[in-house]
Amino acid sequence: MSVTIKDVARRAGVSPSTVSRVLSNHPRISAATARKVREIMEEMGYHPNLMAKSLVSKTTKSICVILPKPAEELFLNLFFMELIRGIVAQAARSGYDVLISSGANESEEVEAVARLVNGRRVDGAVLLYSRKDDPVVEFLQERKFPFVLVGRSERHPDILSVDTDNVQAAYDAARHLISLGHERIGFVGGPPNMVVSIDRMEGYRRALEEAGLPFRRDWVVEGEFLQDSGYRAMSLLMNLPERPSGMLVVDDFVTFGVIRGLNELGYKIPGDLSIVSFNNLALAELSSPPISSVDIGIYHLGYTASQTLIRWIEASPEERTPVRHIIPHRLIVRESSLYAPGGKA
Amino acid sequence: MSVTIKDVARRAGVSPSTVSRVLSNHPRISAATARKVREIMEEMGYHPNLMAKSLVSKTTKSICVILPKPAEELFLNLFFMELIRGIVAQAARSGYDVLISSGANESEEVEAVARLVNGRRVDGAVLLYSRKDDPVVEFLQERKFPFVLVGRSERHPDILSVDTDNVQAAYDAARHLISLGHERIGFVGGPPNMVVSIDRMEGYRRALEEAGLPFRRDWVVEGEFLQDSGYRAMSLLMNLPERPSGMLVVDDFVTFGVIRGLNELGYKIPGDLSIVSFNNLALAELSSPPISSVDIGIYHLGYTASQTLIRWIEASPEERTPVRHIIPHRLIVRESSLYAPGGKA
DNA sequence: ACAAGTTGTGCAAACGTTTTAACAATGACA
DNA sequence: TGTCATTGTTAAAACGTTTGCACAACTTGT
Repeated sequence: MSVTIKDVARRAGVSPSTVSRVLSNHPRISAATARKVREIMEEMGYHPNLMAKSLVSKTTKSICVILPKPAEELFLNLFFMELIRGIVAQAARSGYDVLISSGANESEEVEAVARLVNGRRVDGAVLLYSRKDDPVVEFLQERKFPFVLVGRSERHPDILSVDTDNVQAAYDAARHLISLGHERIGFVGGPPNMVVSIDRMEGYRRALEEAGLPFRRDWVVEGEFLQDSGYRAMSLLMNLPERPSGMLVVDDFVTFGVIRGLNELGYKIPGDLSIVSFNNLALAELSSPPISSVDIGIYHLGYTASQTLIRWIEASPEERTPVRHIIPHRLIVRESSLYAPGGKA
Repeated sequence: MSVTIKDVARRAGVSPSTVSRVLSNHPRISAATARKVREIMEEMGYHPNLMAKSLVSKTTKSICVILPKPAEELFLNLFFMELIRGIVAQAARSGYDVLISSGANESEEVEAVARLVNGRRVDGAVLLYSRKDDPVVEFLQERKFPFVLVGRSERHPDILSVDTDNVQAAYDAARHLISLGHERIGFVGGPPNMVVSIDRMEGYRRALEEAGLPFRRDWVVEGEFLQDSGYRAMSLLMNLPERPSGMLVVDDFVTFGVIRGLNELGYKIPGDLSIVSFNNLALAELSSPPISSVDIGIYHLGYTASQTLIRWIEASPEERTPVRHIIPHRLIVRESSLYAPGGKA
């Protein structure tokens, strides 16, 4: 049907091998032949069949990204999309295509990635935010299949990964509240099986400890990455006899819930409660009041993940050495944490 | 390296063709052979090489989705992600993989899709929200390459597409405001070269006309899909000598800007101004006040797009008939449009 | 017991590339 | 003038499948 390398060869009066060599800029092709062949390719509208190429080269020039289960946690969409954009942009620069895969649950996720890996359809995989023991990680690890983790694996520290220093990020955020004069600081976390939740909680703890402030279990609420989580957390916290004056909240979406809860209860932000959040999604800026949030460079995270993975894929086995990239974060201070406790400026 | 159909054949004492037939459930394979071959496949960990398969079948079992230029319009991320989820979910059900592609600008977009199409790397494409003349549409149309448009093409009405009836949606939204008693209704639109903007404006116009209300050019502001757009629109509108009491806003993100603007100017919603928005992104619910918004079933849109495309791909040429699917929309009324003009309940 | 179908399997070509090894032609060197 | 290296090209095998055709071995029906 469509024009192949043989057609071009015939028309140019050379062998298919020669055409192939022209395509790959082989050094031992005469300038004259090269020019002629290229002309004919143009004229005939030739485009190499990537499948055939893949078959012989055993390489697909594509990577996949595994989307964690969607379901309720729609909120992460903003995060993922930004990440994917980074990944796609970098991959395109390196001449790679990106496949998106997902599953309705963990075992479907493994199935989906297994299909791609076993079918040799991709050369590598990007895994997004992993839980503590991720079956996909296990699977790929065992197969020795190239992959990079956006996030961190507790169990496998010696893995290709790109991450935020969440401990430090939370530490910085807490320090910010402390430096404003807050002494009663609470924390609204995410799912306790996610590394990101654990790390942010740890940074929070350290900052308190270092400042000699109390780490109170009743000021720490774990939940999900949902706004409802934030809402419920507030109902709980604000009913305590002794309440925090500052809060760290694990994600901007959750913060939305927190703010809604506080509004309903009649509290003012930042007057009655100062809030610092994480991720700096578009929402943080849009909120009223705008939310102080730690920007973790999501696009950059994706971009670097893709780059790291592709470098690994293209490196010879002996050059391959597991590396962990930390993408710098930056606290963006907005209205939600402008005042000292009690509403003083 | 990895185990092929030949290895399995040898071990099972049959020919490769037989193994291949077992794989495809050919009717003329004896139950005994089939069982045996399957056993061996399992035992040896055989998985078919999809590239080789593609090469001979001239089919890749994958589709691509073309992401419009990213840049500033990050806000659309929520929209796209939801759409992609729908597409990926359906594609997976049909055994298809999904490639994401994008370009920094229009010509790069064409290049990106050309690479995939020319390289026979995908069997079809999903195009997201198109401008009035989309070069990618032209390209695919000319190549007779299967694709489905999420949205509508003015120039090519006879195209496979999945869409919202945006005229009707805007009409419904306007009717809602009218039924609340509003007689001065304004409109904040999107980029004037996007079909969606045009259609929503048209629905707005029709509802006004039908109700005998004035369509005033100075109450219509066109802009971009950015919150700043909404913010600026408000500065303009609220400085007019005669101001609208109700607004239709083309997207929830823009509405965020509108609300921020109104807040700063000291207006109350819905007391001073009632607002109805479109798309019902997660934000609409999170906003304070929560925004009335027309839910257009984005996931469903993606799901149907994928389904439509794949059906087309798998149909024989004579069965192929361009179809235009309209996904139903639904106005979700929230606080932002609870009152009649002047704040009466 | 024979023709005609049916059932199960194998051979070999095809899909569109890349790549190794071989070879012819040319030029350089002594 | 013969050897040797260099340069440009090709033939053919390989990558891992699918599939049309042929064929043998059974079933049927008569």
